[in-house]
Amino acid sequence: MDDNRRHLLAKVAYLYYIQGRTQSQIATELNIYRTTISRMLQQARQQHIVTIQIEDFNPQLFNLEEKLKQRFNLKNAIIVPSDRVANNQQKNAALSKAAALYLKQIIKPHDTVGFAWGLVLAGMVGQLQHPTQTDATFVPLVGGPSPSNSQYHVNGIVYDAARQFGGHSLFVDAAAVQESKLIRDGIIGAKYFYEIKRRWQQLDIAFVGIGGPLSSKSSRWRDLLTDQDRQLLKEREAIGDCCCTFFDRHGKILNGDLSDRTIAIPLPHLQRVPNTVGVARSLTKVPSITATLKMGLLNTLITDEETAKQIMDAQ
Amino acid sequence: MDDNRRHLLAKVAYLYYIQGRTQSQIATELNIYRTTISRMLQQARQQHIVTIQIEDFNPQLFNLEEKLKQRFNLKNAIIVPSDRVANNQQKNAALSKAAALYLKQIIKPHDTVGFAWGLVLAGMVGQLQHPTQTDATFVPLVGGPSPSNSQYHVNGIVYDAARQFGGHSLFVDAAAVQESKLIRDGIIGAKYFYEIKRRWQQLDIAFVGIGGPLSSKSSRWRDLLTDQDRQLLKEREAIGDCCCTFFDRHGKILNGDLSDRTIAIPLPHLQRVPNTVGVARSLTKVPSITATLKMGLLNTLITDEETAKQIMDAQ
DNA sequence: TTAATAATTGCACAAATGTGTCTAAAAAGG
DNA sequence: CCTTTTTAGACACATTTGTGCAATTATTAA
Repeated sequence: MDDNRRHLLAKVAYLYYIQGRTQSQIATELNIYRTTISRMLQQARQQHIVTIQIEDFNPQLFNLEEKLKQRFNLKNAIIVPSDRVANNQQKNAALSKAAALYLKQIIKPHDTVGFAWGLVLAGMVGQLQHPTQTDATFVPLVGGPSPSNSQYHVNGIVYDAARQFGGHSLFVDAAAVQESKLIRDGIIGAKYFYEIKRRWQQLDIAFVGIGGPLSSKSSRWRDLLTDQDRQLLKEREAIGDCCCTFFDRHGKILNGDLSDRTIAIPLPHLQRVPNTVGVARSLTKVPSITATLKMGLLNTLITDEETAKQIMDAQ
Repeated sequence: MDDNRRHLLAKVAYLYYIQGRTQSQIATELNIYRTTISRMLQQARQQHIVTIQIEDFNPQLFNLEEKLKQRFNLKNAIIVPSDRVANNQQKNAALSKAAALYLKQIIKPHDTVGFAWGLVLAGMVGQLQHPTQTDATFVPLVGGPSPSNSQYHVNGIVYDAARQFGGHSLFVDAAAVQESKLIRDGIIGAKYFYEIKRRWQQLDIAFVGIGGPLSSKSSRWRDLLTDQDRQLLKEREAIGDCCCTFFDRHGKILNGDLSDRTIAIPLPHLQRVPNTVGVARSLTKVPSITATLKMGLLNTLITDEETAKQIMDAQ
């Protein structure tokens, strides 16, 4: 590569990229054939005589998204950059905002949108300045919390979402975990529950959180579990839950007495939903998020950088 | 400009410029209309989210070339970067090389190429590794030096050029300045000079140097001038010469006894040559180069950065 | 909230760019 | 110096990109 050639390539690149002339113009001016100019530009890029930089964009984050998508066969992955100095609350808020933005992006006028429990899901409400006005239906995917936790009711989430997006919402008037299979079956067999179940069959979008290990204290609904439940889950090596349904690290759903007493959309159901969006972050949740992904329940994951890195590194 | 929008633009720019995907692909992937992608890229460039840098290229030099071209109605201008630590010899060598490269670039198989005096012109010879093989004719545009300076004869330049480019050359067997108009007329009226004059009429390319003030010592041919010549030129405020013809700072050609005794192509002749290339540098020559440009004799100038800057600043 | 203002979509068409192939010319190497 | 290997020219054609415009949809401000 001659020095004059480098200079010529640089000049052509300058005229094209900086001055914005067309290749034809440059060709005429320099008495070089147009197609040659085209090839010269290729070469100039190859040899890094032309350098294109993009601000406000982290290619590593993008690559991480791509890898996640590929590894777990996802339709989409959204990774929020991790701010090293932020506390957990701020990190969760950032995730909530990203989730809200994504919902706004994908929602269509007459969609049916399901929500499960989740601190981050609850945080989504109120994050949007000008939500798209729709006529969508918002439906809980699980039962509610214990009476002492009523302000965090999943019904509250769908109600607020409906208000924001101009649609309407359905309620579940029962706690997520009942005392016996008999009662549970009674509730979900009752007439008023038909509409919920019907909606579960025709979800367009489902937003679900992912719960971490049992030892974690942050759950809003697990006070419904009995000591015996906890004991059993521990024995069967539960590492987390999604829609109030527990599974182990291999992604095996832990059916049994507890699941028989639980009011929630059956997890395999989620696979048929066009947009199943999991929203979760934090290092303690890495195993449960990974297991969920392995189960193939989700086709979109919204998480943060540090969590995503751990998920990929754990492979 | 929203933060999310910036990020979106950055992502689109990344996919397009770095990953090399087409706008259609990006549109499909992000569910955005293709033309919107096109407009997003425009915006990303405008807002400097995308930055394109070009190495080995000095935009200032380029702008200087453009300004020179525009100011003096030139077809071309070539400016060699000035190396602050180079001495005059090195600077002249760099200019010679650029001139040689340019000749190689524009010469065509059967061209007639004229050369005048000039240290830089003389330096052109031997600068090319693989000169284009032509069948061109090389012809002197002026007479030779005094006998004491015979190794710098203009005939030597054309002879060497012809050897390099595979063509042939014509000679002038007379000094540039004769003792009287009578002798001069005799020489240029002689039969053997017909061919030269004929060639002067059909030049395709002319390379000419530009001489600086009389006080300057670097000239190779001015020892032919008499004391009286010098006195007269001083009175008439000569600031330089081109092809052994002097002019003042306004570009007025100083006709008279001296010019009547000079064997050289008449300067106005140069205007009809398709490529008239002036090659000169140094700060002392700025006034004479400027005057030459104002006369409109040249359509191409090859000089260096420091000289070019002075020429433009002097305006 | 509504009205005004701005931005995006969707489309048709024009312009610009890229690529394969062949020929001609130029560098490189012996 | 001649031969081999690279590079550029020239062209046809396919692909990609840009632009004006009308209709729609967001966003802002009152």
